[in-house]
Amino acid sequence: MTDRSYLGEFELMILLAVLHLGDEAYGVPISRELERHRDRDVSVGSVYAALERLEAKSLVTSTLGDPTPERGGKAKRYFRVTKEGLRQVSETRRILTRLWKQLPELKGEPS
Amino acid sequence: MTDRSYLGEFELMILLAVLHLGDEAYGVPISRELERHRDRDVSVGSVYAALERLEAKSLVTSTLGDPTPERGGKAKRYFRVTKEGLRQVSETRRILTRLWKQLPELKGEPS
DNA sequence: CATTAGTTCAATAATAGCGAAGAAATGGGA
DNA sequence: TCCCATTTCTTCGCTATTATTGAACTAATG
Repeated sequence: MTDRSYLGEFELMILLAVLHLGDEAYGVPISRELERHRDRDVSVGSVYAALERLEAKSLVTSTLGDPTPERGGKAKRYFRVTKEGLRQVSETRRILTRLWKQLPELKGEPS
Repeated sequence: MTDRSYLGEFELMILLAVLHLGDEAYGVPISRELERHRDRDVSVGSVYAALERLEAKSLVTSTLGDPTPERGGKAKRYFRVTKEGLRQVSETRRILTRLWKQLPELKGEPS
């Protein structure tokens, strides 16, 4: 029962980005989405590495799409979050929310 | 400016536990608190390792208390979250909350 | 000096991250 | 028409940082 392994911060954000992007969830936009939220550079390499870990843990699946008729329209690898992936996102959210709730001094913005 | 390094999941939870425990924040209870929230074993070794990383990053400070007059009443090492530590907790919270808000399908409990 | 509560150590696995190389597509000029 | 420069996207190799465990060590008391 090693499946209690918690989502890392980065993996969690990737799952959220994939969920958010829906049908357009492939490497580049996922990476862009992450950059938008954390404000720091996010190299695509690190995104793919995390996606591979997530796929190995069956938290996402990937399917190869068709090439599109445009410059550089190489076939994309699309990702989807699995049921189990969704479960872990929810669980992490539940736990963190619970922990945060206990902290009145964090309710407002810190000065 | 490497200070954008995000809190790992575990480090975040430790900071939250330290905040929560206040004056009683030392190794063993921190470890117990974590075990209560994640439901998995948390070895004290991993807690100390993370606390040391956090101290190296100036997100917590530690001070050695006095021995207490009881069996095994060895002096404890108490931890406190620094201002910067608090800031990072808040920021992580802000980012994750924002990401979660975008996901209506996670609002309710997943079936 | 056995026991208890607490901390440190050593070693390993897993996660995060980066930059460059590789692959597959199109568009344009000779 | 054929290359090939360019574009978009994925894979690879490598390093750094985090997470984790189990066992050893320290300092106190009964």
